[in-house]
Amino acid sequence: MLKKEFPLYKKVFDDLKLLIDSGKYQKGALLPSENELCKTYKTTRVTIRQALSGLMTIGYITRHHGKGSIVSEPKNGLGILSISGVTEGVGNQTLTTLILQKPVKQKWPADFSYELNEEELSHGCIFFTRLRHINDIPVLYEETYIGNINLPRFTSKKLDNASLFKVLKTFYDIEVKEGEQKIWAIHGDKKISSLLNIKISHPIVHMKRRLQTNIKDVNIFSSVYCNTAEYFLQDYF
Amino acid sequence: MLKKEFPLYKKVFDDLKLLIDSGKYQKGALLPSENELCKTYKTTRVTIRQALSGLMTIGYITRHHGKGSIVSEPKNGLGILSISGVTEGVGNQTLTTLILQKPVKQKWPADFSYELNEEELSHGCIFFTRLRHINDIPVLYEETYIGNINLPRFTSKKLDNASLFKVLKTFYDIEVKEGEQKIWAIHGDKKISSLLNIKISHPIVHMKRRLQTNIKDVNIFSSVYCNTAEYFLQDYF
DNA sequence: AAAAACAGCTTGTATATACAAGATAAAAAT
DNA sequence: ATTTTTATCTTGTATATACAAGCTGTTTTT
Repeated sequence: MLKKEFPLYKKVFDDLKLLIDSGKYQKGALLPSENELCKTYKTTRVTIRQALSGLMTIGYITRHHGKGSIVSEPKNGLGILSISGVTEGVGNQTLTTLILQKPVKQKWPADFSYELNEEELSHGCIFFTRLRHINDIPVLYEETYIGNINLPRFTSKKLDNASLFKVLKTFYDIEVKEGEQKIWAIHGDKKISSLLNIKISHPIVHMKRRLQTNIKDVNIFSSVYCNTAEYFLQDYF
Repeated sequence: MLKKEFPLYKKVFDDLKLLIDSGKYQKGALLPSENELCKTYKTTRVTIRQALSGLMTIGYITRHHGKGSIVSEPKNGLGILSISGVTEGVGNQTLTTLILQKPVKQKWPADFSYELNEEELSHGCIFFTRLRHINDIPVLYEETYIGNINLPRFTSKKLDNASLFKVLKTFYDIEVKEGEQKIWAIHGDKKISSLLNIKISHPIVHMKRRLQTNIKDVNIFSSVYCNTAEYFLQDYF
């Protein structure tokens, strides 16, 4: 069995996820049983179950003792509360991204919300802001800070239509492993309200997120402002 | 090995969770290694890892290849976005609950947000509302609907200071297995603003949640309004 | 003294196997 | 015809084992 290449359970996970995303398995459908999947992938139930657990965690399936794994209904809100990132979370909607502030190297803000370790502090950060539209309506304004560690030439990467997560995975083999977010309802200030094209009295969701990656000391911090008038945020657990 | 009584991996999970909750293992501490836990519980790594996975999912620990499991920092926000319920999520804060509408049997609202199956529709629902205070500040107003299936005498149960989840577990052996929530920022209406003791222009977080349980056809639906001026919502994934 | 190799810990992935227990439909008993 | 039993699917829990691979400190080499 190949180990270093790619874990088998991740392949099973990816395969099944694709089959669900593509509509091959639709809402309510029963996935092949664990034993069938074992045969297909020439592996054992422990490995298959590891894949199915993952699908359950991201809300793609539910599992029923004695019955099987059933495909959940597809998401229709913005799944940005989960780990997968906005690009994954919007589903069938059209997501366009406008870079307002191109990635620049700079010092961390003096009043930064999160505690930073020495490694992060000494290397400074990469900062950029993006305005994301769903079906041409500005919905999300995002300020992102990443510790400038092991990210050569990041400032020259294009972020407009690719997900940040995809860029990190493709060029640096960095994957988000876990995260934390805080949520408030606020009134946008002048700047944010104008970006999101709403009145200043309009309530918006403000989120601060810290995402940890598989690389030591590489964290992604973002401050997100979301207009929930047209689209709501959605979360599965 | 006892099977029906209580799964061993759950016991390990509960034990470790308690040790972390009680402060025996503090933030940054290294849990015993998988092999040490194997010896302690006279079991194998698969079982131990199942427990540790659970702790990771609820944000209690992080795991590091080659190093071990490290206790995460304790939550200080309101962990109500997670599956643990408000009573579990508030941590060291003082949570008090005021029942505004005692549980009553009634028909489902005509304009109910979620689709109901025939079983749910035919049995009607149990409805109640609660106002939850943290350190004596009203923070959460909650309207809850539960399908009136397999819940004898529920309307006579006291919900004021026990978590709804605890009542369901204790008296009916019902456990929440998964859920979905939608989030908006809104302005409270007259009623909600006055309940939360805020101005009507004050932005609040509105959440609609559907929680599925281990019992077929028993779902919990709730609409939650949260004043995030003093306390924010928090989520780990 | 600095660098490289090693040993011994850790978690990650995987195989093989077993029995418990829920779901379901066919077969047998009433 | 209805109920009960049984067989056979399914997932849930668990044991035992193995090697890969990350981390850390010690030993050896340079």
